[in-house]
Amino acid sequence: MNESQPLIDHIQKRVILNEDEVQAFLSYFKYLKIRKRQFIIQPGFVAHHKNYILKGAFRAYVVDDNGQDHTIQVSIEDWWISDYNSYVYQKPATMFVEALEPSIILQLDYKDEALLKHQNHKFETFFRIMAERSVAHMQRRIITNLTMNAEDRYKEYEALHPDIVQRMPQYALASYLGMTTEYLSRLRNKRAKKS
Amino acid sequence: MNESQPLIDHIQKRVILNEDEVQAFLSYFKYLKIRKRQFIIQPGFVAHHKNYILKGAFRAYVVDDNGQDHTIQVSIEDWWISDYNSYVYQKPATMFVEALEPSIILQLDYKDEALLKHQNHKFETFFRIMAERSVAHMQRRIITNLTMNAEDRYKEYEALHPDIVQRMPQYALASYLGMTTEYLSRLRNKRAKKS
DNA sequence: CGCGACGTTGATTTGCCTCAACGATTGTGG
DNA sequence: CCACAATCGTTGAGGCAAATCAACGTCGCG
Repeated sequence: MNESQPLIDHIQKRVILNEDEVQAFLSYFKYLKIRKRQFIIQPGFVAHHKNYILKGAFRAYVVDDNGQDHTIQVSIEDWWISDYNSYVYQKPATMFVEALEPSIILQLDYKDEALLKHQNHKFETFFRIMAERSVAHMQRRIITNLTMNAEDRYKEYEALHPDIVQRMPQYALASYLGMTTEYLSRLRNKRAKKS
Repeated sequence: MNESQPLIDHIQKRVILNEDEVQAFLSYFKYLKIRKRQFIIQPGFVAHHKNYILKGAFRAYVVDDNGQDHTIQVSIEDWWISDYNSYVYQKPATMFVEALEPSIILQLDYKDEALLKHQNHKFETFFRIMAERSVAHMQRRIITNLTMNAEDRYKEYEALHPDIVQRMPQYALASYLGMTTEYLSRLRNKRAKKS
């Protein structure tokens, strides 16, 4: 039993690999422990890696001209995180990616990912599937942001990701949902009174 | 010279194909004329196709519970359009995709796309690249929506896509940018006075 | 020409933000 | 292991960006 088993399962759910292929795939990943509050990506530096989370939680956020945070992505175990604009085009990042908890990641370098994709059609397929699903997911988020008010966005997120809500600090959730911490606090409190 | 030449160029910019491969790829596309205001995707029906626009313009939008439109995507020549949540998972669409002008599209069926991807590593690569770039693009849009006010979103869009702004009806642009037509009208007018 | 779709303008309202002050909880060094 | 600071969340008062509602101008098209 390998410590990277969750990643193996993750891949096997999407493409079928034999033992050699699994080993070839894994051989490119770097096992890393990350402390709470540590950054794995920072603005100005190119995001050289795609990060699979074995344990812990991360958030990706930008800081606007007024110094306000805006959380773009939150990820926990069995998800990936990076600044995809930086990663895909290999240009400087605009985002911070920071550990919300002590975490363990498996890191894949951009060049190694390119090698993997080129080396084996199945690996290419795997990354294609990942990207397609990300597109679908982001489209849903855009729809949510355009169509719902603050309260409904909160309710929806809570219904979809109750596990993540509990582990995420409130300021991160608020800025992910596009509202202030004060306003989210009011929403929560308003509901508490009803029951 | 083929009427599908723009699609050939589009592909060759991303992967290098020989003549046979180009023909194999094209053989799956259906050439279609679409009238202005015609729908190519409607809520409740599965989006069976990915659509490459040879000529014309489309917008994809959802209608919320209050009957309001929200434009999710606008595309012109040399772009693709679909309801990706519906297409990727082959489940019923939530969006309308409607021609803004008389248009000509090249339509690829979901199953045929799957065949193409399986048949040739390069085709798989092509679709992977498309999806990756969509992810990056959508991430930028999410950031814009979270960090900018209405006026700045309008300015940014106009700077990035001056050609599209001119061809798009105002209500479509407003709902794409997440504001009302009235407010967009005011923004434009405000600026007109300055000069 | 006349109708329907689109855009404009004004008056009013509101959802959410800002600012400020204050509790609660977490983390840390002595 | 406690004390104190820093971080995080709560609550209230007031303000503003953008929405809503309504009425009217305009353009394209059957």
